[in-house]
Amino acid sequence: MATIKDVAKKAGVSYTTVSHVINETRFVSEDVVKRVNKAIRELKYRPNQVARCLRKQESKTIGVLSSINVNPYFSETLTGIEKKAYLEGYNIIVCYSECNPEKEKENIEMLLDKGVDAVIIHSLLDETRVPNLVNLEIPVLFLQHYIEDSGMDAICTDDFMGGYLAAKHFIELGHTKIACVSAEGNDNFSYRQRIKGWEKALNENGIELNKDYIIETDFHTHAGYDSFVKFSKMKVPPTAIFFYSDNLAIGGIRAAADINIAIPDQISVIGFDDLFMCQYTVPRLTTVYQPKFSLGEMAFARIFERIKDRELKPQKQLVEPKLVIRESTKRRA
Amino acid sequence: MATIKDVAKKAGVSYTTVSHVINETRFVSEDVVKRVNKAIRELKYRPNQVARCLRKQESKTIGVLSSINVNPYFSETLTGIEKKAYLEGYNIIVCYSECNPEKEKENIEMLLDKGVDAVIIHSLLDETRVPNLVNLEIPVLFLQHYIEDSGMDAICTDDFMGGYLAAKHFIELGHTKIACVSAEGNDNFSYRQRIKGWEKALNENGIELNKDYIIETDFHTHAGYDSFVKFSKMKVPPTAIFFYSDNLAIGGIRAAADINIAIPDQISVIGFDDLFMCQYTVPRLTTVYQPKFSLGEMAFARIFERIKDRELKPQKQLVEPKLVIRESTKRRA
DNA sequence: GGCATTTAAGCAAACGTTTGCCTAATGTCA
DNA sequence: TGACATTAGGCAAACGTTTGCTTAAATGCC
Repeated sequence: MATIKDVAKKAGVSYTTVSHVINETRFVSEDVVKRVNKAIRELKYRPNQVARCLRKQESKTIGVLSSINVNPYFSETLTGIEKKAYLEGYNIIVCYSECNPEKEKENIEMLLDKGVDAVIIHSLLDETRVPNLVNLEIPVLFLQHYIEDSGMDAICTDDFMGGYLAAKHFIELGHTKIACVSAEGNDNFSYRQRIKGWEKALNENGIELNKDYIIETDFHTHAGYDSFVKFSKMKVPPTAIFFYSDNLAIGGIRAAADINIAIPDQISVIGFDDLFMCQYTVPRLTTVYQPKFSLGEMAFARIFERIKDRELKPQKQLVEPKLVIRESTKRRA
Repeated sequence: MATIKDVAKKAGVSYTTVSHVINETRFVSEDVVKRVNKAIRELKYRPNQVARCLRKQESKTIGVLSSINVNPYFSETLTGIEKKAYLEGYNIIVCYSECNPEKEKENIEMLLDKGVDAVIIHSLLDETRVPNLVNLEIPVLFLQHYIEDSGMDAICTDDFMGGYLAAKHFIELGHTKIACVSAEGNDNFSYRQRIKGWEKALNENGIELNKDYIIETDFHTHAGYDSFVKFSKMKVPPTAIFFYSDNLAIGGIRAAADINIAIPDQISVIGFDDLFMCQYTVPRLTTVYQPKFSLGEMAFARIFERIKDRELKPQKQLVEPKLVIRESTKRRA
């Protein structure tokens, strides 16, 4: 691999000059520019980014910490980040916390060691670490997780609104026995916000919150399956179920087929995320859309802004979800 | 951020010694080791990997070039790579070619500039570049793509065998009108191998290859949908369809529901990949399993071996696919 | 006790850039 | 013509490590 010195020698100038030609950081006479560029071409020289990083203390690399990748929700967001990053000449190092706080912590340290210019965190397990993260010397952006007054820079879907829209839709279709598949966790988690929005819509419409109509579970598709079965076996089953993610709802749809319950004729179902698959399930899934790809793009755009202008104050950006009505919801019989 | 010099000063030794303590590269007296470690702890010192990379010419980072991420097939493989890499203290920079040869090329150059120790290519669009890639100064591993006698180091599922197994299954169930959703491309592409295997099974069993029973399409789910519709509208529709990927088969299943064709009663369907979703479609999809996660793990393991031992000769590793029988295939009526 | 050997650790160059400071040559103006 | 300003580009330090070479002190041996 040719270095800047090889280029300098070949062009008969100092390597300072070569550097300035490459970076256009000061005037160099036309003649010299030509000779340098010729040498660069002939030697197929490309600047060593590692050396540049060491000197300039910027790596044109950002770290992305995701919890997992197998849920298309995460991978689509990641794709948005990568795309935008590429356009600005940045690369991304991705780490998966695998829902393990230990690995999450370890990963962040590895990223810092590698000299990333910023970190996007799409997985937050150990909230006690937020103050450390917020005070890192590099910009940190949180995706889909926000803690009030924490100084976090965050981009979130308005999950509360999303849950609200879902419940509202059920209500407008005449449902009153409305169940919900939820999960444990504190209210900062995005899925908790969805549930809170759901509760609000019920309250607003004078529908009592029946504790039996709430199941707390995890995020696995199979949990959605089991929850659906449980609900439908109740003495007075709900006529509508809100799953906090499509992934769970897909499990529910499969369960319905297995136990011969017709969706939406007997039970209406709504998911959340609008995964690509929702258009292909049988029946097609009514769900709350969130712009996963754009969310990724926005995340990079924001972090890029903060890299350029280190004085920017942290802020929370909310993006609007949208109800997408398909075939899994229906007016109550 | 503390540097090695800060540690040295605090511990009252030269920074050479600190380096040796950290890397255990030569004997240091017990007493000094203790002092150094104490200083490291107190300053929360972590070695700067960028500087280390510049000096040692190794970055503990590998590049992964994938075509896209949204198909769970890619993301699962990527997860396997990441997991194994993490365990060895490596990070991965991921790039998506987005099926664009220009971006593919550009990405590889960015990766080299960043000083990655190796590259895993899970996306090969421009085969003319293989000689360049094979001769890079760093190890390059190809995933799911192999060209005979090209000197490629590769790990591939035995796609030919997979296609063969799929067709064999249909034949054993008494089907003779066996169709196939394929795609254009040269025979080095993995999906082409699947089709070749499928053809072989038909040939071996004296089943004529009906050109009308082959549709060449792309990889989008919707193409699977359309293909299914086309097949079922034929004068003599096939009784069995092999889709070269689950993604397509899922489209087919949705089409069947829309046009009221019963799978498997009227038409049996097989996919390829064994995506997680196959367990949740209605009906559950019979498919050819390939170990996506392990494939990723194997890929890192192999590339790691080659990083350690640069004399290793390129080789092709084949992993066995497996037929997974679920609900979408049935004995011919 | 004197010399050779071993031991423990320091010095400084190198990795490939960027950039503050300096300088030689040229131009400008009275 | 002399003083000064401007122009074009070179020198060398710095970024934070690793590592070959060196050295002072301690030890071993006869």
